[in-house]
Amino acid sequence: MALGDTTRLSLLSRLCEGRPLSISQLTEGTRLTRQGVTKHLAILERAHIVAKRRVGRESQYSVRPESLSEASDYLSRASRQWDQAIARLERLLEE
Amino acid sequence: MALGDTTRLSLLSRLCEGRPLSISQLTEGTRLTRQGVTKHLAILERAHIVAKRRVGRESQYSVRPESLSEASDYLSRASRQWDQAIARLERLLEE
DNA sequence: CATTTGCGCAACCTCCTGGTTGCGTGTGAG
DNA sequence: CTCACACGCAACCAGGAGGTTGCGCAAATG
Repeated sequence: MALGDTTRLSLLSRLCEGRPLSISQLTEGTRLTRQGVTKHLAILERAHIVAKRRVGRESQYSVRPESLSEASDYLSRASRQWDQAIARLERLLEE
Repeated sequence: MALGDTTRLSLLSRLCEGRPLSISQLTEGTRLTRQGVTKHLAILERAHIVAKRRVGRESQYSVRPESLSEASDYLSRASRQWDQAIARLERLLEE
């Protein structure tokens, strides 16, 4: 679950401000290493939540707005799984 | 999260049939070792979802009905966390 | 040109979860 | 008494997540 991590959610929120940011820029403001941030960005990219674009020597990341609805779907599916666990439990309770 | 595991939920459902079951009885029907089941039961016991009672050479486990509502609360809190993640995401979408 | 900056890659580390194996002990059955 | 069964304890293992370190390379800077 790419969005189950608060670090990634906060990186995503930085990107949601609009302008693309490089890895180093995204690293500022976190207590992580550049490599740590890189890994999280790779995960977000694999999930098609974020896009990478090489500009000169920088890797600029930007959010893919069209993907946010998918992300939202993903999260609500996750939420629904818990709802189902509750439902199962409540069925058990009735028996 | 004691109930976030499908193995534990299925053990719990076995116990919800009513009669107390020993570890060996609970192990039948799973593809796990007795020790694996024992660990899961210990987790359920620590979470006060299940009660252990030594009867002769057996350890009989039974579900604590009064705890199931707490368990349900717990699960809905988990579900709510995902809902909050969705909400956060949707706020970001608006900005 | 030399130096700095921004990266990518790979190895490594720690912690947690789910799971197994080995062994010792108490209990019940014959 | 003897033996098999049910269990507890502890050590161990594999995999994945989150993170860091070390190194090398390409682009910008002066």
